Amino acid sequence: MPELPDVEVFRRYLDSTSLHQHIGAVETLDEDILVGISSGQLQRKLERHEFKGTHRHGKYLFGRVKDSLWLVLHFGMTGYLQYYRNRDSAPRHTRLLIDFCNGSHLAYVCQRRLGEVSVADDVERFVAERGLGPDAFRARLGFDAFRERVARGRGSIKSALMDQGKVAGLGNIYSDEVLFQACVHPKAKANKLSDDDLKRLFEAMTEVLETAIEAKADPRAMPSTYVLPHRQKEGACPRCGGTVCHDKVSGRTAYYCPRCQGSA
DNA sequence: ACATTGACCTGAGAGC
DNA sequence: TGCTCTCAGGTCAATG
Repeated sequence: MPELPDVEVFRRYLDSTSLHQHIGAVETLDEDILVGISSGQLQRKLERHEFKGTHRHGKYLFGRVKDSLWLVLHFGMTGYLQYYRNRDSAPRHTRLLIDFCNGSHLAYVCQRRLGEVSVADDVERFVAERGLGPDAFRARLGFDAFRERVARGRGSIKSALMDQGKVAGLGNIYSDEVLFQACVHPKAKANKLSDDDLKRLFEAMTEVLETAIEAKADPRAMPSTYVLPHRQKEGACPRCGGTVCHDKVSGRTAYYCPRCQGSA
């Protein structure tokens, strides 16, 4: 689930539910989810503090606890946040549980345990250490930088778009949507694309991310012109009515319309 | 140096 | 019903 739009929705959710609430207790229910910190250390760093602000870079969510202390959340393939009142309603697969002094709770849920919880003292440094490229949705990323990063390399454009080191935030689903909106074949070689192709990709990326965030990353709320909701075998292309097909591209299943998106 | 593959997890759904 | 197999919106290490 969690690509950039999903994580942005989580960030806003954290903002609207948990900001400035006194943290009473922190419980790690699965030690394996922690990276570079023990449950005891995490507990000491968070308890008696509060979230003062949030930040997102690519698929990472940051909660600021102090000026030089951030809680870092990554959601893997199945992670999400759940805020609730009744302690008994902790979701299944809750890996980290934060109890606020006002009686409510914030659960970090991650069924497949591919996510990660850690801390960082500086967001910029964390981003650099992880080798993440610029965030795909920040306007700071201009077209020239986008082209410079994405158009080099002999691999497919789809894998370039999903490469977090080039541009951070796109995953399997949204790279497909960007390619569909820009009418570019997922298997097209990144370094063979025309400037025109790249321009359409860049514009589609911004447009798709903005639209997806507005739709709260819910496929049912996305425009009918998107392939995302039609992501099923033999679905109909919302543009030409043809059949949406699927194929493996660098290990992931890509959905695309062969008629609209030409050939590799 | 760079691109692709397999491994890491768990559970849902398909097929038998 | 119950078993097995495949696959899932991510990432890293190992391989080519």
